[in-house]
Amino acid sequence: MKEQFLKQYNYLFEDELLQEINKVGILKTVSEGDMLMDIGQELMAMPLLINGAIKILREDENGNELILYFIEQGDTCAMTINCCMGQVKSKIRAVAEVDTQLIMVPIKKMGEWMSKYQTWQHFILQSYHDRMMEMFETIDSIAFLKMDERLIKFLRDKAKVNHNDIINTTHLDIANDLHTSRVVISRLLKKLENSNKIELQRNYIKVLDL
DNA sequence: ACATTAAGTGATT
DNA sequence: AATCACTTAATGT
Repeated sequence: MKEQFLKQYNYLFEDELLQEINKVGILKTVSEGDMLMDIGQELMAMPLLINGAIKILREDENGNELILYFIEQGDTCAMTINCCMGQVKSKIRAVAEVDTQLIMVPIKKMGEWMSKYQTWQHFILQSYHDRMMEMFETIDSIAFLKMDERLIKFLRDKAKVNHNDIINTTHLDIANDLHTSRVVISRLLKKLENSNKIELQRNYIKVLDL
């Protein structure tokens, strides 16, 4: 059941570490739309993605969401890395973007492995760095208030994590993810359609050229 | 046929 | 870019 995992992380970790993960890790399968982690919830384990994709969101006081980034196979959540340095409660919400398989590793192993395996340490630092870079990207796009560019980036990312140029979603859903209104999204999408970048139908967006 | 939900549009701030 | 008000179109019962 964990063959896929072993195959995928084979080149990243040494055998000894792989075996430890295999021993303490729990295989978890989630389906599209499932919430893996909510804001304020305590982090008990750290996820290692085998396949699929997870959407990482932030929420404001009114319950409006804002997407931070997606994580894919080979990625892990930066939030869990934080928690080992004191923070215990999650500041983010994680929702499965597609059906996803992951390995849950108890967080207490984190620190132990950090000093024991240099491949692990490298992996953690690398992921932390990657996630931070992605956050900078989204911060940039928000700060400079270019909704059209944010939307394009969102569609690109979404098509990528779904491994499909056809995105089945509504304008309203997108608006919620990007923390804006549906009307704005509809208009921008219309513009993109007119310049032949996408194709629009009900509950359907086909990415042609982004 | 009717109700519901998704999407398009003009006008205003 | 956000909001309102309204229309049109697609879909479910």
